[in-house]
Amino acid sequence: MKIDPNSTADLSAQIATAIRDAIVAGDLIVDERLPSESELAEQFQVSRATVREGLKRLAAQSLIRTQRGATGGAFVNRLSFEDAYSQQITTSTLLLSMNAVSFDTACEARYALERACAPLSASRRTADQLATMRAEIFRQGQPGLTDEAFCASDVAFHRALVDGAHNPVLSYQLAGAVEAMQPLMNMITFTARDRATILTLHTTITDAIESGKGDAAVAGLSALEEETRNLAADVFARRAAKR
Amino acid sequence: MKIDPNSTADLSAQIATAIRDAIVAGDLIVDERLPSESELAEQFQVSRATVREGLKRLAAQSLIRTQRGATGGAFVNRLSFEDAYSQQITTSTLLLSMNAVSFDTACEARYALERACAPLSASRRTADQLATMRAEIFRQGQPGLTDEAFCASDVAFHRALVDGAHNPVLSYQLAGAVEAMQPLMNMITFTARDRATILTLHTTITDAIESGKGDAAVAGLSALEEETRNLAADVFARRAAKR
DNA sequence: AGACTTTTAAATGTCTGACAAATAAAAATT
DNA sequence: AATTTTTATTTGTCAGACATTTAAAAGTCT
Repeated sequence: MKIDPNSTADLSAQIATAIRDAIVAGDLIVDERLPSESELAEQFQVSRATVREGLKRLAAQSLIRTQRGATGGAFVNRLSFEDAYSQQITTSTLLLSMNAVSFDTACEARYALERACAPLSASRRTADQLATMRAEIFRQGQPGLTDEAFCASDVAFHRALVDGAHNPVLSYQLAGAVEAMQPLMNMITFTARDRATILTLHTTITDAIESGKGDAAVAGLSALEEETRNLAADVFARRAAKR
Repeated sequence: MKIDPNSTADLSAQIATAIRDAIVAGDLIVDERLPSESELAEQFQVSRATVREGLKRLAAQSLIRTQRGATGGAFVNRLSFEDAYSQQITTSTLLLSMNAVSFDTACEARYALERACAPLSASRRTADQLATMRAEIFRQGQPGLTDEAFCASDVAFHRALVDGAHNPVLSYQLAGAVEAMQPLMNMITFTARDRATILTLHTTITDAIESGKGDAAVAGLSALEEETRNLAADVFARRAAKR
């Protein structure tokens, strides 16, 4: 592991890259302790402050964790699915909000991904996940529910659907797509009639999942996508007309 | 934006969180300049070194960029799809390698996601993307190709397929899944016969995409998934038998 | 006046040395 | 033997300094 003092890049960035590469290459294994900051400083021939900045970069990506005290130090972190989820959600959320991704594009991606899960969910979902879906449908039917709460319940419903596939990689990939859409969804106001339509479709989908009919679930999701896009188009058209 | 000096969390982590929240909430917009490090140090009542550690955390996530000089400083970065791609790829790669995700699980996720793209690709792919797919198929048929090169070409083929959907959000989500599988794929040795089978399926899929038949492309992908899983099962079984 | 050069000021990048706080092991005490 | 105290190690934080980069301001020459 070496760095180039004449490079244009910051020393702290180079240190972070060097250590990250070592982790990715498997030269540093999970729970292995890195040399102490002072030792690293000597190895890289930089000050401790610079080493620390490099280590903080890695900590931000959950690649290492640090512990104080006599036997403390920086340890290679086992990247958990939870850590990866939350990182993906912030990234996806910012990506959508900063790059003016259209509602249609995001919506299309989300439902395409969900359709990918549906057949797996239909054959593997547990009773628990099914119960969650039914519970969220019930909640969505409650009068007086705010639009935010309705959206949150919608996310929970879809999350259960996705988790039903019992494939952690799929769940992880989809968490970003579904959650990142929430800010966009929150821009929509749902009339009682809209909600009723969505509820019917949610029920159709859940019934399909329950009876193991993947195709029907896919069809239900397609119908829901069309409904959602029409709804959004209406909202945006009305908003544009107001100006 | 405030921090709690009595919290258990590091001050630098709190500062990073506070600024990140401000960005996500839209209080800080793209290309806006943050206060200088000295000013932030005064605002948060911490030393400049601590502020810097916090800023490096954000830089590691491409949320800010820094510039030296008179008009320099830290600026809110527009998170590009490229940045998001590469972050997702490292995260996904580490997630798979560190959590002993089985080949089957990763494979299932990958093909489920690709099938989600296929119908969109069939209706939207450009001539260019189709040409890339054909070119990669041709390369895969060349004799003397190493297994690594074969896998790399396979990734390029699937990448073109995914990009054909012309949905940047989908491409972004899938980049991680497909690329993260490469190390796993590289463990497999392909016989000439295996390659021929894969080539045939790639051709079937490409033909389907070219003629706009999404269903056929999906079927081809399913067949390819089965083939890949059988192949991997063989390899792993043989390896286990050797011991 | 305009083009060029020099100076200056502001900002990040890096270094040094110090102290605080946490933590586990070693030493001392009961 | 159990408990308490000390000690050593390591990260977290701070303060101040200097180096480097950069753009704007000031100065100089034609």
